[in-house]
Amino acid sequence: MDPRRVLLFRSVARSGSLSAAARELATTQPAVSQQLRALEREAGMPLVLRGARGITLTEAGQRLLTQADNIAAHLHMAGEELAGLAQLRAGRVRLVAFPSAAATLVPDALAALADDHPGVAVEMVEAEPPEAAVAVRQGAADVAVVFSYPDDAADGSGSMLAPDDAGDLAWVPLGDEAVQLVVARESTIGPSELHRQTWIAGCPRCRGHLVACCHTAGFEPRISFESDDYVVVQNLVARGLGITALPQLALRAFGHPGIAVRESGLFGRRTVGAVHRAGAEHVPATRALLERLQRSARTAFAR
Amino acid sequence: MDPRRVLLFRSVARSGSLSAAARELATTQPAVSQQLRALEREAGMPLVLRGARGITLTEAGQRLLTQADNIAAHLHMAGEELAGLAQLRAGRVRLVAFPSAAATLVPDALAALADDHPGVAVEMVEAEPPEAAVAVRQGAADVAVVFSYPDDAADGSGSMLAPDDAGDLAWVPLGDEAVQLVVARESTIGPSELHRQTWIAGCPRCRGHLVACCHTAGFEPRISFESDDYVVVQNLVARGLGITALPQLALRAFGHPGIAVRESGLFGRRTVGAVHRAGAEHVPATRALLERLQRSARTAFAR
DNA sequence: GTCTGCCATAAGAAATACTTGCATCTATGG
DNA sequence: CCATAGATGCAAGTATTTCTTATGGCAGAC
Repeated sequence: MDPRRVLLFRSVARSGSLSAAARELATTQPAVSQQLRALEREAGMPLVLRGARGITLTEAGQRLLTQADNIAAHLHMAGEELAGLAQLRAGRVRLVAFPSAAATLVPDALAALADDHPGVAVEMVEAEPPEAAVAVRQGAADVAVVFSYPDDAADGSGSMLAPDDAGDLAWVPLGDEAVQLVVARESTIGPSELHRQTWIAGCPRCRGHLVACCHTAGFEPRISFESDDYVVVQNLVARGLGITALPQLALRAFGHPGIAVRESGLFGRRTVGAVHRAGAEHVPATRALLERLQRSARTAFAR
Repeated sequence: MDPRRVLLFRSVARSGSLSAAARELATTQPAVSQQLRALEREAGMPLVLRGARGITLTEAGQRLLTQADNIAAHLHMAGEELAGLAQLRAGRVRLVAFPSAAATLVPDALAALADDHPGVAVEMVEAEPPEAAVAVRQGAADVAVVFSYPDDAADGSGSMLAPDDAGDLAWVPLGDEAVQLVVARESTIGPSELHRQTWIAGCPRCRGHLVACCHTAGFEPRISFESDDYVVVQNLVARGLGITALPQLALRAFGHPGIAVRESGLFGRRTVGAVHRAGAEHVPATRALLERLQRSARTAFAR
């Protein structure tokens, strides 16, 4: 049974005549006549009795009308819900971000989104990029704010989240930041003495980048501490227990008074971006979040 | 929003991929792809995210799916109800009949209908033809069993319920019956003495027919009693208070032992039929009732 | 009586939907 | 590492459905 014909029948039943329904539907009377007849043929019995002054519903017509009203109501509701989502009067968007982003550019973006669209529910979970990407892939989150070191570019697996090879995920660039050498405030270490230092590593991928850069510089770092919490790391550094490399976002999120940042090209830059499932950029709430993230990133990564 | 596309979307959502939905719907994958895309264009946002191993619903898709399920459920319910009506497992039919028919052929017909189709509710109201026809016209009843005298044929008004001019109502012939002279059992009245008798008239139309027939015979009947109840009339006749003309159905419904029926061509025959609104003969319950009425009439009017 | 409003029918036109064929992409298995 | 299977997208032509136009019949109102 064609639901469009059911709705046409509803117009006929409510308007009281085929002609009136045709006017209501902005079509012609024969069109209504034909479709109604087709519906009656499907039903196997008349739905209306045609009189000279309009129509009367048969019992079948009366019963069909109640269902038709239900269908029309649900269709209308569906339209309203979709319109609400499209206009950002409703909806939900779930974000996963790595800690230092979650502490800096993400709050700005989420606040801006919440201000502009109070009806949209925003959720945020903190996680390191690999888990974050998994969450997005599995549909547990809509957007992940992740970073990528030049090292892990394009290995084909996609799990490393390089901008140009994010697998089935799409990459939205947010900016890039220098990874800088961080030492104790009163330290006098020179560039040539780095290989003799004790190092503090961050998250596994950060540790990998640190080691790779040291290799490039020609030494193997001695890593004695490991924490992905930049506050912990800075406290260790401030107490002279080791040195480390930290990206700018981490330093902007928290700057321990007892540390010093040394300009050093040794650790290069890392790229920060948002990833989402392909196609999700057209979901209004997701798109809105991505835009806010980009906007916040412009100031967060301003040099 | 095209409800057919909503149902197509439902198939996609439930089957998990466009291809699977296409198989389910016995169509091709591009057809599904195109329709889904059109729906998404209308919605203004993606409803599914297309992956290599099938699709995932977006939030919009999830919300639309619940409404689509509702719509499908109501559509299915509508189909079930209509099928029930078509197969006479459900439904209702309302009959109006004049008294002597209501006492003879109608009970047979209603009982047969109830036996064959227990799910169909039958209702019956007794009324004289003019009211009965009004009830059918107004939709208060589906079928009326009425009679028609040759007198009131084709006056164009349609209100007189002649077989060939029932106005907007359709006439189904059930039979015809002689209108016979009824006198007291021991009466010895001869054909030439009729004009000197006291007459008992029935319903208004019957009275009209009686008077017209007497005029044809060349006299004006002296009518002293009037009742549309054939039991009352027969009792009056039996007690010698007057004579009357009664149709066969009335005599078959009740035969007072104190009366005698005289063969007399004076009052001719009257036609009995069922009337219904045009088109209603295709309503299953109505059609079934009409058929049972015709069947019962065949025996009721057998000479 | 004529007029008006309503519905049915038929045939051609228009819009819509579908099919076919090919290209691409991603997991999966050898 | 390559081949395969299964998924989607795209494009063009074909079919089908649907709508429009034109006409006629019928019943009720004036």
